Amino acid sequence: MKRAKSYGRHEDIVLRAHIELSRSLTKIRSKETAWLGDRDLTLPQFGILESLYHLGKLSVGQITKLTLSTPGNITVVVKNLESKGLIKSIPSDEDRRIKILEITEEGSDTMKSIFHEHVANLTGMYDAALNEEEIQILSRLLRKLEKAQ
Amino acid sequence: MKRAKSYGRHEDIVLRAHIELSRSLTKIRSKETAWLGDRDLTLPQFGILESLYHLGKLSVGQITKLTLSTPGNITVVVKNLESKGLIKSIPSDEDRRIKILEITEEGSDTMKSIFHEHVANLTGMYDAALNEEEIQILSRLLRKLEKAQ
DNA sequence: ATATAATAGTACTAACTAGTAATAATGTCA
DNA sequence: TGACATTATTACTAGTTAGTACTATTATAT
Repeated sequence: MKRAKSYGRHEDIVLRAHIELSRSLTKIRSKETAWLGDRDLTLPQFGILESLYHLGKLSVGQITKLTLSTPGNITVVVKNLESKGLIKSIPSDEDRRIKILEITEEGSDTMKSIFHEHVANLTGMYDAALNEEEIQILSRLLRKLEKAQ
Repeated sequence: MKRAKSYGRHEDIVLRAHIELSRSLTKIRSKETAWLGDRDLTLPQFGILESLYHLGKLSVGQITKLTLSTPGNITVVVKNLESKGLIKSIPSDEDRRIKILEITEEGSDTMKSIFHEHVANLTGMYDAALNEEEIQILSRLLRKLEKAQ
């Protein structure tokens, strides 16, 4: 985005980096979203499904932390996943506040059939732009950025 | 996120990078969102307001491209900004399909009073994690990634 | 020890906002 | 003038957030 005004030399560099961060993820996500849409899933739904697929049973609170989301948000997305029969929930015996979520056989089959291709899509997007060393550098810088927040 | 399963050496590296990309932006955005929320703005609203503040009059279609959004989406966010009196719209004389958007004096005053601090916040977040050279490298890698999509 | 109050943890509801797909309106050009 | 392209809106679905309710834990008083 062409900017009419400068907000300082260093600030302009940061703004530029931030715009690139935002735009690159937006573009990748929009491809992912379209691809998942053809398979009747949204990105937030896929995120929760993936957590349960790879990590087993989890509570709403654990999912909230993993996805950097909020509890109310998870409740809604979980409701939509449950109505599709992809996950199920069991109230915890030890603590009646807690609701344990688990992927169903159908959900697991879905993930089995799409996850590999999803990874291939993503890999293709990154490989189209960067070599492996660059991807590693990017990863390391982003990790530092994330951990500082 | 600990992953139980590997999807290939190179694939795991890409997935890791993608998770870092997603998480770093999520964390930064959640701070921005909270800060803007105190000023009665959402992030999408701020994005449109910023475009009009820095670039002058723009059509819905131009904003759509700048923000990598979709027309229907812009219409909704524009409606919310108009009802707050921060922007106004004028139908184009040359082409009656086109709606020209412009920031109001009130909108401009709002941006004048918050944009500098917004830049300072963002700069602070990046500087807490990375030095200027690292930010430049990050920016360059992300730009390549974005342009390849 | 037991009862009660205060605090923390966990998830849900409702109102709002955004995002998407289908549609309408206008313009362009053969 | 009819077919196609462009531009924006409408209507529907989903996600997000703030506020609320419920359960558990800890502290305090009797």
